Amino acid sequence: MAERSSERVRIADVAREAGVSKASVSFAFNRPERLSPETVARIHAVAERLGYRPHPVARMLSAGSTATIGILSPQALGTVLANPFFALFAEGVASVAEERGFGLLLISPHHGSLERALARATVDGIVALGLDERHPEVGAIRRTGLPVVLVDAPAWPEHGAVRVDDEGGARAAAEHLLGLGHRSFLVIAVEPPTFGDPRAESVAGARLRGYRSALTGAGIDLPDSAVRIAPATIAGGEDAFLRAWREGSRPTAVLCMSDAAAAGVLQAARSLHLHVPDDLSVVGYDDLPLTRLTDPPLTTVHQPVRRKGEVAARILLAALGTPAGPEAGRHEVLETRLAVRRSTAAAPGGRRMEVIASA
Amino acid sequence: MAERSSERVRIADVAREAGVSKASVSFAFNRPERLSPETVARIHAVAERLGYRPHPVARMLSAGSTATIGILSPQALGTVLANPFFALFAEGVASVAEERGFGLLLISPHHGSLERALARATVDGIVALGLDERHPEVGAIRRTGLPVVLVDAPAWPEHGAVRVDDEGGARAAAEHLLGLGHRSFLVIAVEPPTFGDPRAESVAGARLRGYRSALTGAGIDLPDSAVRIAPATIAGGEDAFLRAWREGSRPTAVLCMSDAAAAGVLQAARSLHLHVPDDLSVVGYDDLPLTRLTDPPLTTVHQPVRRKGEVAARILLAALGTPAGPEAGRHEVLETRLAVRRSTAAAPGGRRMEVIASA
DNA sequence: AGCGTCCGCTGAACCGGTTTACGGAAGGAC
DNA sequence: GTCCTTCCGTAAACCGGTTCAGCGGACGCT
Repeated sequence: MAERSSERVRIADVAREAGVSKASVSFAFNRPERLSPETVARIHAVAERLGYRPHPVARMLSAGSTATIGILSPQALGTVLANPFFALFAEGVASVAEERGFGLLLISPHHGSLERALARATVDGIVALGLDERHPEVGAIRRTGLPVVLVDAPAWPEHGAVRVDDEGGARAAAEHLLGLGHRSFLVIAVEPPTFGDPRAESVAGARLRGYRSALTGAGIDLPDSAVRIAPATIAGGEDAFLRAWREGSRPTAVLCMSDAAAAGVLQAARSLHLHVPDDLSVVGYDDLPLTRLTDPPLTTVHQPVRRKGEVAARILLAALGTPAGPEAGRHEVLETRLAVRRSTAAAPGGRRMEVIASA
Repeated sequence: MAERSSERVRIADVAREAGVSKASVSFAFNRPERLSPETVARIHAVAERLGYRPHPVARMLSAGSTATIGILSPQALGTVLANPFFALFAEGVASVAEERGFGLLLISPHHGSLERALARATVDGIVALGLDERHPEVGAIRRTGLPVVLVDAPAWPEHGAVRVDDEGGARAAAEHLLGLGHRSFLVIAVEPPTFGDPRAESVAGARLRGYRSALTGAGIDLPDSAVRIAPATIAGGEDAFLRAWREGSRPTAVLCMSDAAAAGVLQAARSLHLHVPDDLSVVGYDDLPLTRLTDPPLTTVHQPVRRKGEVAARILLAALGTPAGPEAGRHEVLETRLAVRRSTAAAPGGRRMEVIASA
């Protein structure tokens, strides 16, 4: 880099060439009213001729701020970007950051370590998505002293947080199916549902609690065997449903904690010659754009993903402006609601359909 | 920020507390072999107790590099992230950056100006996606002196570039439809097709050239009125097709330059009670994951989007390592191929279907 | 003429690290 | 006992900007 930096035109070069001090060059760009118009013009002319561009890192250092916020993901970017949920969320964060003149850095584990990644992250604050409280490096993150807004994760008292009413949304989904006469359910969960701890704050835990509370209210028990954990991908949902089916599970309704998994269930159902929604009802979660592409369009629990990103960014930026301001530690819970489309219908009547199982 | 920086533990604080010089503290972290083990241990202990974390910006400044690369998008992130194509591409870039220990900054116009955005971007190099040669700020970008890899855009001789065989892919799509007996086509193009200039290097221009060369080879003329420009979104494709239909266009096959638009055409067709593929064949472009969700699954031109991102990142990182290395200015063209699924079929026979037009 | 103000500009400190050049002490060779 | 290394550690320069305090000259006022 010695080479590149020797090529680079520095402020001192401009100053020398224009016959002024470094300070004047700086003022010419940042506070031209402090200089005479002629001097400003001359400095600008020289700078232009030399192709001078202030070094952004040096500027950051003396400014004491980076004008950049980070989106922190505990998973590798190489995988998380594939998730349409993440892209949509990032879209929300980005739109607010952009509007307020902030840059956006994507932060993911550096050789497996979030701490290392944080050590090199030049940001003023962080939006952390889905950071599990038991993540081994939360301590390191808190110690950075950077303002953080937690999204879809257990809140830290001193920091902002945004989540949605996961439990309510899940309950609404289950109640919708109960209302259609379903009595036999399969749940396709996402990662850590923390069965043991009913107070768990993880997204999966809250959703499961929502499903259960509705079902229990209707006198239906949801055994652990009816809860399958699968990655939130099409393939994940497909595999999980096929496996459950193969093991003899014959639900009339499937509650999925992600739209991607629900889309996978749709495909699995097709391969089993099950007709959705006549033979099988399927509900997703998140309401991503892909729910309108599936056949049939997916009934799902809507959550304002993009807005979640916007709100998180807004809280973070507020905290940056006034670290002790009223917004700084705000905890916001956004609403969820059921979006009924065409993947759900009345439970198949008493008569059981003849079905060709694939295996 | 004065407040935050006064809280922050600096290297000088650690040095004072440990009774050593700043240099020793620095060595303790970066080159511990230069100090005695006891001193290193003592410094580490003090640093730990005080919660010292080296300031990443200061480190960057003296290191002369940022260990970060940027993805530059001429459009606002708030819109571009919504595009699954972008997310997939970014995934490729990110995976390579991650593996090589580089951070990822998203760069988009700052209050409308790419130049301003670049001025604040702390990156060592840039992957520029879809940067039109006529963009008013290309000059500014070149002048930054940063290494750039151009993707899906006219190449600059001194910089790396990656693109795909857009023309060949388009030709294959058109030939596939010709082979199925289609004679009447509609093209849904994306942004600037640069009709005028057949040598235009824009993606849309190349794809259009591909379509035309196949059709001309079969003696079919594609009038400009059969080329509709629409945003690469579901709604964009839907609207464009509906409008064309309303204006009397009755193609048997639609060539779309994006999968999203193709998915929109599928929906439009459904609303017009056209059956795909029996009444209408539809071909997309890009082969995004969503092509497997549509009903029917979409025949499309595959391009290795993720790999495109990987290759771009690799060329860029190579250029960073050795600015004049053999990789630095590499221009790579990746392959495309047709992925035939179920949205294309033989053209409806001589007998024209009875169709209920919606308007 | 003497004094106070304001204007335009500058020197130097500062942001927070890294790195180079060097000095003192300890150890080994002769 | 002297000289040469080696080992530890430090002072100071450096990265490239921003900004504060202050200085000299021009101008206006009395």
